[in-house]
Amino acid sequence: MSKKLRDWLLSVGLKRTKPRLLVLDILHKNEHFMSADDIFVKAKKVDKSISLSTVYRILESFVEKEIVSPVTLEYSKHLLYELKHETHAHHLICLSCKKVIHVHNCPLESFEKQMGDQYDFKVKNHKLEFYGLCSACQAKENAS
Amino acid sequence: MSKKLRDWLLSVGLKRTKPRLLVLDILHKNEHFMSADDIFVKAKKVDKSISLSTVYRILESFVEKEIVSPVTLEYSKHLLYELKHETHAHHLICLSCKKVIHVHNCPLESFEKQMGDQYDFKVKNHKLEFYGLCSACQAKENAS
DNA sequence: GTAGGTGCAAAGAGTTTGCATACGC
DNA sequence: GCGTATGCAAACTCTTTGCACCTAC
Repeated sequence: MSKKLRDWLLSVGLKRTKPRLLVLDILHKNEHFMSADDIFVKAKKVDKSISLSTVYRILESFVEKEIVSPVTLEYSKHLLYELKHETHAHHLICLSCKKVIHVHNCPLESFEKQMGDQYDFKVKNHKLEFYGLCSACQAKENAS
Repeated sequence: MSKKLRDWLLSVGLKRTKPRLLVLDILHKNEHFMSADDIFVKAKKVDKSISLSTVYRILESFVEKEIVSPVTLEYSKHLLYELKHETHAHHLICLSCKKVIHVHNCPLESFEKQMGDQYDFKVKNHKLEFYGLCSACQAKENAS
C-alpha cells in the first residue's frame, strides 16, 4: 500500500489500525462501488478476525472525514462506497460487470445555469451516471 | 382521482382494489419521491386498516408493471418511488424541502456519444440529478 | 365462483449499539 | 498509560413471506 494512502488516515486524525488500512486498501484496489458487506467479505479473506460492525464503523468515520463517498445507484438497493477523488467526476457504470469508469470532464455547467434561470433553482451540485456496457462486456455479449 | 389514473391499473392487468387506488393517488398527489413507509403513513390516515406489507407488495407490482419507478438518491438511504412519466425526464431536487421538479429536456445526447467513442462504452441510459435549493427555500434561507 | 389481493404475525436481512478487551500513539 | 478502536452478541429497523380470509371481476 502506498505511503500516501497510509498517511491519509493520520492527516485527517484517524489512527492507522489494521482494519482501517485493510478497508482503505480494498477500496483502493477495487474498480467497483462496494457495499459494507462486499468490503467485509474481501476483508475476511485477509484477516479472519475482522468484524462486520467494525467495517460499518470504519465506513462511517471515513465518510465523516471525507475519505470516502457514499453512493446510491439504480441497480442496487444498498448504499455503496467509493474512495473520494480529488476532482469532480462522473461515472460510466457497466450494467453487466458493474465496473466503474471515472470521467473527469463535465458537460453540465451551461445546462446547470440554464436550469437555475428557468426554474429559479439554485444548483449546489449534481450527479450524473451513464449505464451501459463496457468494452469487455460488449465483446462477451457479441461472442455468446 | 382521474379516470385516466384509475384505468391505468386495469390496462396493465391489475385489479382496482382500494389499497392500490390509494397508493396511486398518494404518489400522484405528492411532489416528492416517497419511501414505502412514507406512503404507508399517508395511506394510514385515509384507511386505518391498510398494512405495510400490502404497500410493499403494491409497490413491487407497480414497478413490475412499470407504473412506478424506483429511485435512489444521494440524501436518502432508502429506495424511493415515483409515478412513471411518459417522457424521459431529469430532476431538480431541493436539498431543503425535498421537492422534485421535473425537467423535460436533456443536454446529454452529444456527450453520451462522445463518452461512448472515447471509452468504447455503449451507453444504454443515464441518470441526472441536480441538487440545490428551490425558489421557496431560497427565500426562506434569505429571510432567516 | 374463482383467482388474486389483503391483513396479520412471524421470519429474514441489513445495520446499529453496549460492553469488555486490545492496540496505536 | 490513555483514549480510542475492535470483536462479539444482542438489539433494532426495514423488508419479505406464510397463511387464512376477503373482494374485484
